[in-house]
Amino acid sequence: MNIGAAARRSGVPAKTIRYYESVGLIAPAERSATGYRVYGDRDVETLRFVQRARGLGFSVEDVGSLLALWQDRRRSSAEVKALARRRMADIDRKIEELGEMRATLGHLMERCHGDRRPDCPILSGLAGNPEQGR
Amino acid sequence: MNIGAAARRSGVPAKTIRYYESVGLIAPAERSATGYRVYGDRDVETLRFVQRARGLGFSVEDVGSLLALWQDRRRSSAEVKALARRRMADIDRKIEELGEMRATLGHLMERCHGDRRPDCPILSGLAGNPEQGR
DNA sequence: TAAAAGCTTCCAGCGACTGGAAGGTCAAGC
DNA sequence: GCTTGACCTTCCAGTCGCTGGAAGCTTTTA
Repeated sequence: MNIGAAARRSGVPAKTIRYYESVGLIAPAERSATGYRVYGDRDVETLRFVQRARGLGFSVEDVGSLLALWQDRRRSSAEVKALARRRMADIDRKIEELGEMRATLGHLMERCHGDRRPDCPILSGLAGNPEQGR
Repeated sequence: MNIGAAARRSGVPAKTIRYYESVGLIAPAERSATGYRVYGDRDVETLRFVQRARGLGFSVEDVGSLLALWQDRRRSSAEVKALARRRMADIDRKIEELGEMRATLGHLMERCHGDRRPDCPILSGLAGNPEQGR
């Protein structure tokens, strides 16, 4: 199958497949006599694996590690779990950051009329006047 | 004051101040006879405003709009609030995405022993075998 | 046979910086 | 007066993960 078919079956765009190959995340595909990349079912599975791992927010580099572990029969699950734990910590940190932004923005928005008047606690707050608009 | 002092007082790195100038977020600073950028207290306030808005996750482009609104006496608070609402929606969407990742990753991790055995539901899950490891 | 679809490589751009090189300027100490 | 070191300047390149587009093959379809 050509790259387009592999893209359709895996959900990874053809451009992205080429990109993954170029950065060494996946092995270079075999080529037809005329230079077209040729893929098999296993390649599609690999691409799906990559897609799911990326969907969980693992970096391309970490997906590389996960792929290597996946293909290694002698791996220990501890290594995989360690990677997952780090990713989980990242997620939690980001959720917390966003939560703080949400809270701050929410406080500012609450006091803003949102009408034609120029008075605006959001801008005052950004300008560093925390009590303005009460 | 030179760029270094402005950076210290505003919390925005000198490199970043130059970058903000280069992309038109802030007005070009005046220059000394020898070409050094010169800043006043008002510039520092502007930089702090930018810093706070960026801290809430507004894009540089949106910070530009907020700055313009801040400096416009005739602005309506409605415009500001609309920008804030969009940002809030972004935040909520991201929190939700991260929450879903968290849940999925959590399910996979729960079943993973994390020891020397190669058996690993995290990898099976990424490979698309949802019931593996139960 | 010709057009359309699909493939190839290569280069550029996104956002928001950040690092580094090469070189000019300024203040302090000797 | 000179040196040293901190500070400033510009410009280019790199980060991350793609994505768009140009120019030019190949394959399929009508």
